[in-house]
Amino acid sequence: MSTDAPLNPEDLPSQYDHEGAQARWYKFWDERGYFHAEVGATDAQGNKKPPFTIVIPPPNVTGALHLGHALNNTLQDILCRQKRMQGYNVLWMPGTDHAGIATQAVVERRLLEEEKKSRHDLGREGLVERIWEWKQQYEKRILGQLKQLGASCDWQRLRFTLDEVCARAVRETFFKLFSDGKIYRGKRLVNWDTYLQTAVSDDEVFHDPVKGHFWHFKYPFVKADLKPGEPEFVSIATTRPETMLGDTAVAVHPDPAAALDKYEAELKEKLAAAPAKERAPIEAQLKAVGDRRQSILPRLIQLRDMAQRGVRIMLPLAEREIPLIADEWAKPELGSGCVKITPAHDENDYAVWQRNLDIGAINIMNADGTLNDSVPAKYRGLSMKAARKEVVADLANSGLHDPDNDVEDREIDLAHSDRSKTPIEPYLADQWFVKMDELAQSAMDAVTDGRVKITPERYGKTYLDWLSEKRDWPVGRQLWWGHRIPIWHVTVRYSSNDQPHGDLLDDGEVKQEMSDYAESAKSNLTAALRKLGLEEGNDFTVVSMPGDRTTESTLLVCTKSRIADEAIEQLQGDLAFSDVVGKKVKNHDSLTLAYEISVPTQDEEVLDTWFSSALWPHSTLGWPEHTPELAEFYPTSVLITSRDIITLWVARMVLAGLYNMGEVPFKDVYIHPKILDGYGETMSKSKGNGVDPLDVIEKFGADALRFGLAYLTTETQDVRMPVEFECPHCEKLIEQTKKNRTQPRVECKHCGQSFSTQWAASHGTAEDQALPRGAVVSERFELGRRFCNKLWNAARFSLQNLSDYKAATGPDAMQAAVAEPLTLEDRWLLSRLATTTREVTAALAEFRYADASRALYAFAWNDFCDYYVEITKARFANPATRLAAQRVLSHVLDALVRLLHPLVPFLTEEIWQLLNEMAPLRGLTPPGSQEGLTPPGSQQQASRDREVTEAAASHGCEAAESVCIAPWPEADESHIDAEIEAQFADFQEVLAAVREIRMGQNIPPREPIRFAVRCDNATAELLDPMKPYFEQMARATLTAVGPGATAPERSASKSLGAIDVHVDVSAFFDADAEIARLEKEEQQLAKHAQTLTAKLSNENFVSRAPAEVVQQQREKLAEVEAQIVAVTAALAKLR
RNA sequence: GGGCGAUUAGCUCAGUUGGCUAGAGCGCCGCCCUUACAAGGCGGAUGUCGGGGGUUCGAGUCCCUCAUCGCCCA
Repeated sequence: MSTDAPLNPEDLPSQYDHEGAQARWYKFWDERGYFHAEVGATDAQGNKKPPFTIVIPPPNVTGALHLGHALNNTLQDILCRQKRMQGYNVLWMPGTDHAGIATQAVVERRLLEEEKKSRHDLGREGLVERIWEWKQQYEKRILGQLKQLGASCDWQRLRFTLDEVCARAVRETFFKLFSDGKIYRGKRLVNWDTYLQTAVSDDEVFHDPVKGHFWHFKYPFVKADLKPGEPEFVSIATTRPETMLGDTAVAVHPDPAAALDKYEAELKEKLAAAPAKERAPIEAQLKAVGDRRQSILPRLIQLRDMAQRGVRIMLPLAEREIPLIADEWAKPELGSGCVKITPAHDENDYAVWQRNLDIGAINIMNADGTLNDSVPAKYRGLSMKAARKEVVADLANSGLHDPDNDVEDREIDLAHSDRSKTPIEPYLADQWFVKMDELAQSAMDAVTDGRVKITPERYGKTYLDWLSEKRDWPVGRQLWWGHRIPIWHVTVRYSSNDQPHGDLLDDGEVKQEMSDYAESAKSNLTAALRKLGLEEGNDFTVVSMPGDRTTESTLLVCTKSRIADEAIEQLQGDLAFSDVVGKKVKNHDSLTLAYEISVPTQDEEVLDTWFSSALWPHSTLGWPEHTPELAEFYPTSVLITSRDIITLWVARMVLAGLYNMGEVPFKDVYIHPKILDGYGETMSKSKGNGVDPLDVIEKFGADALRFGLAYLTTETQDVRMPVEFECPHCEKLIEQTKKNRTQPRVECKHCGQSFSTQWAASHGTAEDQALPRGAVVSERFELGRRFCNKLWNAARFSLQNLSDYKAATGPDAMQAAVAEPLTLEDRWLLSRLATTTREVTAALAEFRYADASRALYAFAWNDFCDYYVEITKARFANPATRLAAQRVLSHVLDALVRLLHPLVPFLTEEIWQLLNEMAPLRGLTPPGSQEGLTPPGSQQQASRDREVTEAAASHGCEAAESVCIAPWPEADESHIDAEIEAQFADFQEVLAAVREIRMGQNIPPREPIRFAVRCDNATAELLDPMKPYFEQMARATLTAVGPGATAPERSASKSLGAIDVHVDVSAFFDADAEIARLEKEEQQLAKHAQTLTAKLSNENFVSRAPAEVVQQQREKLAEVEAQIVAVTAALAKLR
């Protein structure tokens, strides 16, 4: 920190000021350019840094970031910051996603609400302009949120999926796919949103049960097709009567008897397995099947035979002939056993059509949800709903439906659009598809052979299962916001001079003639484009395909650039192919075909958002240009995302990367958990349980948010986070319930005052709206806040004791180091630090964020604060022990701060800067000194030189100007010492025993006490130097230690097996309390001894378990028995 | 219907290859404003590891099965 006045650590506040730190340090980092990745960056020695790249999953510009984003970006930032410290050239590529339908829908909704306008009022350009405005506003907000979170993105490289760079990649890819024949146009059933007039994908659909009816109708057979004795009608049932106008068949099962047998067998199996109380309904079903054999089966068999004979049905109202077909979709166990088939408006019927292509499909709906010209005139223009009434009434009038008996009430699971909340109509529409066969296979191979590794592993299955279906990818969206499909349509229409087309079309010669014409139209078009300077295969590609009608062909021109688009536009008025118009057909003397060519029109649709997202890892780096960035940073290192888009996004990035780059887009994919509320429900604004990361940051701080998030990132697929309101008056938390989370105002149960919620604006009274807002937060971030504060205070304590600190450099330090060998606690702490460093480094390398956080939490709090800092209080009081303690303290704090930096960047930078003022030079060991930390006589002598040098290089000298760029700590293996840790554990146990007795005897904390420890000589040697710490930490004087130490007259004791602790309690002796304590302990020990004895007396255990384990148990038993002896003796003395 | 996951203290969660008197944080009960931190310290109570079966000397951990909840896909 660059303050003018010298730092006085006594002036530092006792609570960590997260707001101040956030404001200070983000700006500092940004200005210094730490987050910017230059191609070819080198380290201090001039060596090229290895690249490490992450592309951000671009947040939608639809709205602000939520807690899931906070988690996602925190995890990315942790890796980026760590890798940066590890010396990588880190590029974290930021950006946002245009999110086609979601963003357009939001803007359209607002347009309607605020200005009562539809998109058609604005027109395409006008609307798109509005959405850009929205985008600017939200992008700014999102980027601000990311910065508040501390995200270390390379902001100079910010991209947007709809910007020019991405657009270029999109066009290049589309063109490549089109030229490769991987893009085609076909008819498919889509989820049609009649309100927004666009197809929506399956994941934009939700299902809601609604009350509906089940209508039964009779369809008459064509009389001429019937044989005597055959039924005149077939019965069908439907929940959507209006669709009957689009029926193209009625189906009966091809083998109804077998189908019934199978059904019956399944029921019997179910019955056999069912518990008694569930048997009745199954038995009833079984009986019904039996009845059906009598009542319906013969009729179904008869119908099946009729179907095979080709008997036709006269579809009522439409008066069309449709076939009766045999197909397994008809279920003999349900209804009449026959089912109407409407391929253009029902998923299952569509599948039937695919198996029986002859029946055809008739689309009866316009894009706006009204009926089209394919239905009789009287129904045209009606909404589906209005048509339903008419159809039912008309069928009743025709005697084909009995309104009194042929209707059942039924609950229907109806699909709704997530965007408009209106019911979805299944709708047959032309769609652009990407062929997935080879692409999907390539993406599967990349994961199967390990080029892409997915963590946790189980998600690999999700990925492979989905890709293995190889379903073609519908990429067109009927929207205005997005990358427009770069296709121009030219329609060639044929008409004859006098004959109806139908008669002509079967004629081979006419067909040939038309196809020849399409070909010549294609070559003429190509020639015209060439004349304009465009190169076929490079600027454009043309293919011809059958048109929507049999009297049409379509030429599709795919363009690669805007220049090509402009050229085609020029062509508009210039498509004169008069030489072929009005051509005579040879064998039809009286016949002339006329041709008409439309002007090129650009395809109205835009591409699915995921099309541009799929390119993100290479498009953001400048592809298709061969940029230096692409060479340096592709393939990226890791992708971090949530599991709901493994298929939508991850899989598509892999296949697009392989297709365009020939290389996978990333080597690792880490899938993080999903955050749910306390009830296990997804958080969302519409439920009122959504937590805004900014509220958390404001209340707890960005560091606390980050630490809390990392702490809960385990391998599980979701984590629960109970949610509370924070009362704006008293700042206390009020549990959020399913009830109060939907209310506009909530009363605080602590202070009795009311506050408003997110609903006040839309559902509240003016009074509600005037109330201050209660933020939605979660108590789970307390953990992080407390931890940060703890660390802050540990740092404050250290700083307050470092004023006369001298780093271990130069001759004085050398002397001091020699004169002052490191103590037990020093070596213990260094051992723990090395272990923790190793654990944290390994954990982060494997995306075990929770493990890394927990290891650091435990080390910082339990080891560093609870023991080492407490111990140093006593050492600082003694000038002889002060310097070494300062060195170890500053060294460990320095390392700890660096280890924690990726998790809590603001706090650690704050501490780092302060530490730099107090102790700009850090290090335990003078550079080049041989007097290191390795215990004398260690076999690691040989490697010591190297370690010392390394230590000096990494932290034995001047500290980095920012912790951001300080080197990541290396675990010093020579410090790891199990012996030391065990010895220190003895000290901890003795201390705990003293404290326990003190509490058990109700001795006031300030009252000094005396105690003796009976133990072997080796332990005594260790414990003796710890005397000042017993004084400091338990206000207890160690009066005697060793094999001869005896219990004072009136003492309370605790046995630790090989060590007995006797506290002199003469002044406060409470015999009853002591007896109670000992009795309880005796019980516990007895229980423990019992389990151990049982184990050891089991011969199988002794003979079969590993010797090591048996030995371990024996030792334990010996220890427990020694404790029992001691406790029994102590009790005997008291009684 | 298929797949994946969860079920451990009142709450939220850890628990590597089976070796555990089953841990942490919060909450709870005591005592303490011991000058780094009351957002703290010290001590304490709390569990048929969802149920049942199996493998094993030994199961929270592996296998089977049932139950409940959640997510994804159809």
